[in-house]
Amino acid sequence: MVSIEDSESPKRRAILNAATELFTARGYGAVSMDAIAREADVSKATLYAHFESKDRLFATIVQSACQEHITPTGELADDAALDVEASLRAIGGRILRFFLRDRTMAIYRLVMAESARFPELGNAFYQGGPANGRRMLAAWLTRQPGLVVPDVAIAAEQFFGLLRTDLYLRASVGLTPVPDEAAIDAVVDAAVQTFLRAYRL
Amino acid sequence: MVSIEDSESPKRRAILNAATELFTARGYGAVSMDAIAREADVSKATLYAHFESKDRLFATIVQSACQEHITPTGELADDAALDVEASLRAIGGRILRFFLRDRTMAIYRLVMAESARFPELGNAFYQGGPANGRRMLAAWLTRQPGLVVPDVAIAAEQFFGLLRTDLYLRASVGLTPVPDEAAIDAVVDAAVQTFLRAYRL
DNA sequence: GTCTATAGAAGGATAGAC
DNA sequence: GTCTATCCTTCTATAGAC
Repeated sequence: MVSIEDSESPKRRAILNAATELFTARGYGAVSMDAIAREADVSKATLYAHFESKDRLFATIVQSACQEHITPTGELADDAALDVEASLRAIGGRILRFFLRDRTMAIYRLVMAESARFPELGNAFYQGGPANGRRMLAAWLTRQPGLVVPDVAIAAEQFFGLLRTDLYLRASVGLTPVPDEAAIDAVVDAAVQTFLRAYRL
Repeated sequence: MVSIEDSESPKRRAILNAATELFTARGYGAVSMDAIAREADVSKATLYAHFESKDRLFATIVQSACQEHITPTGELADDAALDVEASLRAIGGRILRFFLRDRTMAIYRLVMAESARFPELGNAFYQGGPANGRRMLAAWLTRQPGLVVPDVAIAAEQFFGLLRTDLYLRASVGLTPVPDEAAIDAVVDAAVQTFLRAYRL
C-alpha cells in the first residue's frame, strides 16, 4: 500500500523531523522558527512556504505524533502457552515501558501544556493513545476465562492506573528519568498481583 | 507565630499574586514580564527590583505553590463511626477532587512542562505533593485492622493510581475540564471496591 | 520552491529621575 | 522603592530575486 506521503518533498520531511525533535525536547515556547530552520538546514522562507505559521506547524506535528503513538496493546494475542498472570505481566511490562519512554512522556507533556491554546490536541492525544489502549485491553480481558470482571472498561483503566504509580509520576517531573529495569518490574509485579487479587475467579 | 512575611511590601505581594495567576493559567512561555507588571498594576522596573529575572520569579512561584499544595491526606483521622470501606470512600473522594482542581492540575502541568529547564521544581513538587500524600495514606493503612497489606507504601501508591484513571487523564488534557460529581463518585467507588477486594482481610 | 535580507512587533532587562 | 522611557535582542512573518 503506497501512501501519498511518499511524494512529499524532502525539505518538508526535514522540517517536520527537525520541528518534532525540537518541540518534543523543549516545548512550544522555547523553540523558534529560526531554530527549526537551522536544524532542518532550510531557510526560514522555505519553512513558511510549507507551513503557514508556527502554530499550525506545532499542531500538525503533535497531532501526527499522537496518531503514531498508539499504546502497544494492539497485538494482544491470546497466548495459550501463558496463564493469565504471566500474560498480564508481559502486557504490563510493555505498557509501563512505553509510558516511560522519552517520546511518550514528551508527547503527554506537550499536549498537557498546550491543550489550553490548542484544544484539538487533547482529543487527538486521547483517541490515539489512552482510548485505544483501554479498548484493546478491555477486549483482551473479556477473553480471559480465569477472570471475573464486571466492567472490563473500568478494569482496564484501573490496570493502567496501577502501573502509573510513583515511579511514573517521578519520571514525569524529571526525577529518575531513567528508571532501572528492576524497579519497573517491581511496579508491574505489584500491579498484576493487586489486579488479580481483585479480579481473579 | 508572626511570620516575617508579614513585613513584605504590598507591591511584592501584588506581583506574586499576578504572576501566579498568569503563569498557572498560561504557562511560562506565554506570559511576559509586561503582562505581569500590568496585571499587578506596577511598573516593570519595580518588578525587577523585587525579582532579578523572569526565571527566578517563575521558580519562586512554582516552588511556593508546590509547598502550599499538599495532598489533603494530612487529616486522616481514624473515624470510629466509619468502617474501612466508608472511610476509603471519603478519603478517595477528597483526593480525587483535589487532583481534579484547576490549581492542582495547573501546578502539575507547569512542573511537568518546565522541569527540564528548572530541575529543582521536580523535587519541590514531588516532596510537597505525592510523597507526602503517600506517606500519610500509608500510615493510615497500617492502622486499619480490617486490611491485610504486605507493603503499605505500595498499596498507597496503588490507591492513588486507581483514582487517576480515564477521568483524570481526560481532564489533564483539557477534555471534560469540569467532571460532574456522579462521574467522580463512580471512579472513587470502583477504586475502593478494587482496592478492598485486593487488600481486605 | 528556495534563497537572502529585512520589516515590524514584542520580549527581557536597565538607566536615570524622584 | 518606584516610576517613565528606552536599549538591545529575538521573534514571527514577508518581500523580492532567482
